[in-house]
Amino acid sequence: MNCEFGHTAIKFDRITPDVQPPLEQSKTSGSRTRIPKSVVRRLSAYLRELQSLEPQGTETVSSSQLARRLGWTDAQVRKDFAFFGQFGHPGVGYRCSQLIGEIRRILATDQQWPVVLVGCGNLGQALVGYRGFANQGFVIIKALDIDPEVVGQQVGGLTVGSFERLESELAGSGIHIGIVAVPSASAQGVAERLVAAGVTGILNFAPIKLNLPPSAHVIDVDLAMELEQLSYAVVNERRND
Amino acid sequence: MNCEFGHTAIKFDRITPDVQPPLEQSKTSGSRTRIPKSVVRRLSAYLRELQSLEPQGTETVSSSQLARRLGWTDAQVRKDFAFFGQFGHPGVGYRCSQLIGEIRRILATDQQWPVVLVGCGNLGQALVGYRGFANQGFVIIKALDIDPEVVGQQVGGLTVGSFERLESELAGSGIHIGIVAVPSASAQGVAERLVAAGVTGILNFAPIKLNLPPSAHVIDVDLAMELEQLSYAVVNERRND
DNA sequence: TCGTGTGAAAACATTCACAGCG
DNA sequence: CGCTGTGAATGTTTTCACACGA
Repeated sequence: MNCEFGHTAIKFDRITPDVQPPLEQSKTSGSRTRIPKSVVRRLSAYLRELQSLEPQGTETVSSSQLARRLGWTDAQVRKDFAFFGQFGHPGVGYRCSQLIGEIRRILATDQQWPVVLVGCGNLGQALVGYRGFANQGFVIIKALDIDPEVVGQQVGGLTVGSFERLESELAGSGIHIGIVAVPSASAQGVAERLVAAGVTGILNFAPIKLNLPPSAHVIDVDLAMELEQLSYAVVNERRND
Repeated sequence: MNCEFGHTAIKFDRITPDVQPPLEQSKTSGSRTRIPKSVVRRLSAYLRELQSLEPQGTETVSSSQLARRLGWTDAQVRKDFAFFGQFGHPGVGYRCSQLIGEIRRILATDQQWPVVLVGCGNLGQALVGYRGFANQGFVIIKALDIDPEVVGQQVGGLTVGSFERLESELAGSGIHIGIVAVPSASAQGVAERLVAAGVTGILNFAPIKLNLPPSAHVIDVDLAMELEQLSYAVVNERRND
């Protein structure tokens, strides 16, 4: 069946010669794979769990072990991985280091991603210093702000640049990911300008819905929304999962 | 067949079949009905959008307007609200202020939530100063840390307390929500102790899976995971939604 | 007319259960 | 054996399409 599986993980690779095109729904341009978003989301969780397992000397892990640790089912774990190929070993399980490699390749974190941060307030400064990013291959190499008071200051080893000079700051940097940590009122404008400057992925901390062309990918982190989910859960004593 | 929903009592005011709806909950207390998690998640987004609409003088909004602004479908918007009752007005739409009130009641943000923050590093300090929390009814009233160097310092108007005295710090505070902003290695222990001290909702910024009794509700904010989702999206030029 | 509320249909996601392999 | 990979079954969420109300 799912004939696109084997090679799909490297679908962005221009070479892939003999992959048979999807049967009925070839859209020619984007969206040739139909990997459920929920699967990709879980992939990150698997990776995190595997990375915490490996230093402990664990060499292989079964779908049921992984499932138990994450609170999911073993079948789910196997199905998730099966979307991308067959990297399990019957009777053994999955080899941690191999699986980590596969997932990182799929998520494209087997490479370094230079990142631009816009907004060096409290949150922005915390993000520059956040170790968790570099561990997964994301390196903030530019920190920008609009406030002349802030521009030029040192933040976590970076000199804050001027957002007004965004285009020249980004020139030749190969930056495609940006973090928006500015007040809501400025977020839409900042995001538009980032996209115009070649950024195609935006991590948005401003609590507004950004309106951008479909070519731009946005992930929102709205902390108040998360707390709302919590207060709902707490009041409606509902099992979480 | 969704005739077991708690609010059905309201809907059946007319043509009640000879079978009594098997119901217990009224709309004013927490509804015991199975509300999909995805619906609750969207509720927060509706609220945010409505709150940005109202100051502009918008009095009513239709499901299709709301849907367009959020990138969803009108049917979805109506279905989502229908889970909780009928607060739309045919031919008119939804009255913003009323809808805001309903959603806040459902999410339980029509009340103030005192919150304890554990971990006053870069991120923790940024969170104390974050205006977005208070706007939605969440007020960090205790900031704790384990580091004696930090305990006693002022952070955003709060004096950092000692995590070691967690229980006495929380005594009588009515705090049921906690934010964990400590290093991964300490997160599990901190979370357990919070739960033991009566916290039932935890916003966890540490990139590990917390293992807690089912009575505890955890929401993870893993920023590296979010960036991974972004790199995946950027590489597999996939429309976001 | 416009716009809600809602069954029914379609799409999507998860779990089951088992063949097959190291 | 133990464990993967995967059709088939089941469960859940979204979309469609239309009756009905203001």
